[in-house]
Amino acid sequence: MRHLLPYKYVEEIAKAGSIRKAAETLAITPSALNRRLLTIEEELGVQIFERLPVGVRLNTAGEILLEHIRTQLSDLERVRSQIADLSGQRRGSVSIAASPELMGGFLANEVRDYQKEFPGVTFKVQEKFRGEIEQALIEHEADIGIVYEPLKLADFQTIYNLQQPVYCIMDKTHPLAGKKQLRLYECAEFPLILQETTWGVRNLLSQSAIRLGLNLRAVVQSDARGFLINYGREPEQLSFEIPINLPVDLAAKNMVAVPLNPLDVPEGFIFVGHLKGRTLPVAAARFLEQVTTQMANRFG
Amino acid sequence: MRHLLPYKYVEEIAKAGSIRKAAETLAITPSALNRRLLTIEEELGVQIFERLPVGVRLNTAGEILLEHIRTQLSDLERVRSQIADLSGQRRGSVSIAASPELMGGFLANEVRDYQKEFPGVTFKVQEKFRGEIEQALIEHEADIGIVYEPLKLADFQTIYNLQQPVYCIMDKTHPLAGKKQLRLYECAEFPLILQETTWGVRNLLSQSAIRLGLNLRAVVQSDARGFLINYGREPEQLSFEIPINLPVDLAAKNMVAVPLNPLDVPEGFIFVGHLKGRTLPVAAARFLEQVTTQMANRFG
DNA sequence: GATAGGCGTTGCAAAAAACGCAACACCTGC
DNA sequence: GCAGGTGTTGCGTTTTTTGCAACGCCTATC
Repeated sequence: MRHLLPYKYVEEIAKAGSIRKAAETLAITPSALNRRLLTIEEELGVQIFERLPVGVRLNTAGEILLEHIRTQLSDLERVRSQIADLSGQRRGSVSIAASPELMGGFLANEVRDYQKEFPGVTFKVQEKFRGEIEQALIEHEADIGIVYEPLKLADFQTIYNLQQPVYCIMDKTHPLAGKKQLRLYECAEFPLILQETTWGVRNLLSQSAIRLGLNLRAVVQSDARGFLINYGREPEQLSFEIPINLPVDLAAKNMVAVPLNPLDVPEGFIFVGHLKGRTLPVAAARFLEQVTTQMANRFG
Repeated sequence: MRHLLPYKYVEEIAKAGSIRKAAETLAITPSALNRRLLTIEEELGVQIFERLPVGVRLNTAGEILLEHIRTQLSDLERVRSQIADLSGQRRGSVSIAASPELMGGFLANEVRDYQKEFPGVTFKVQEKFRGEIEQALIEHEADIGIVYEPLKLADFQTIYNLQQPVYCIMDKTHPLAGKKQLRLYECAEFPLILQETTWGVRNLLSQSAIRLGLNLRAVVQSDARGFLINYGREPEQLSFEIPINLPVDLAAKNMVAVPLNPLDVPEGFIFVGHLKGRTLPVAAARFLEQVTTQMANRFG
């Protein structure tokens, strides 16, 4: 929509922190961009950016306006989506920010299933950590957020939540493999493969270890999913995951998953939702429905 | 804001039902207006108006867009209001749609008090009947709605409600003037001054009369407040009002107000609120606060 | 302490967009 | 059938926006 190009300009200037840099990415002259900004400020009667020697920075008034701009831009997307849905053709783009725990196949599966039915819908999946997901929603960078063990949910509208206990993954020849449930101290005696503390699972484990006075020996610590998957692990090593992130071919790899005793490690929650106060575009809303029903059917 | 002039154009075309008529009120040529409309439809990829031989009419897509447009326009007003409030100067315009029962001085009083403190705020007060008020909110014609005995409240966000029994107004020499409470059949024996049935009070009275098998004799029936006030009534005649609409100088006019028995005529409710899902501009929100606290203090 | 390089801003001419005018094709009601 | 209403389009003109260049200001660096 051409007529709210000024809004995109403001957004870009705010992001770039400089009119000249923003002008470059917007492919127009700094002078033209500057004049548009001056026009907006004049129409508004207030300065939106404070001018610094090294660039510009958003004002308090500017921050209010920017929030308005972001909601307006994504609200227009919602309208376009609703209108497109009238003629039976579902179009649009669904942007998702999700914890790494969701990337183990579950989310990819859902996206594939959805696109099979509605090829006109494009997806953007961003892997973010617990603290960053809500921020992505606030900045309208993402429509849908899926968080395992969120830090806070002030601006988060929860649509569905799912309890996900921590499982211990091991070779099926492992001495602990026969148990129905594991205590954390049993695991602590073996070499462990752990994620960084930014992960929800690792966070739960660390907190429990501190509480129980245990020392977890990490022989490998990494965030890289590919690395952890392809790392040819020794048979005595243990790793930890939540059910939704378990590979489907666990048994084929001669591995087993044993739940940890919830008294040792509390069961974490996955929260699914969007920014409070938003009405999602049709495509995003329908995808959200699909995800929650799938979660309920498979884990609920 | 110049950049969302196209929105105002669409709104006006929808209201006028014709491009040429809209062009006239917008003070531009029909050709220019038509081209802007065509541009919007092209950018949207869908027709917004269906073309009729006698003009244009909103499409389903157009109705979705129009709702979006109205929200955007008033949301921008909210932003401007918030920004203005940053610098301590409260500006803006508060638009109120209220039942006639509120026009007896209460609302005027509140507006006057508010404007004494914030002269920069302008007011627009529309007298509307019960069924029309919610519609005015939906069309963003009004920010605040105050209804006595509403018909429905589907899109209405109630902020405060106030119970208001029906009082019978009479000369202090009237035979009923000494009573503490009146039955409806007592009143029915005298000539009555009644409002039209569009009024909440009249509606309550009529329903009760039907239920009780009474016949209310209206010697004067009118909506015009001025007429009812200035009508030199005969001493035996009765009229009906709710407390908030009683003149302050009732006693000076040698009149008294006696409540009706709530078993005969149920106590009506005044609902104060705004459109569901809206965030009001600062000026409107503060005025709403003032009104509700005043109601609570004086009648609560 | 001069100087190079970044920044926002402005004057001016060129390019682009919007506009008004007139005319066209279409339909309704008299 | 014809007058009066509608939306639409071609074209010349007007208004707006843009790009280019230059200016004044500040910071960082040598």
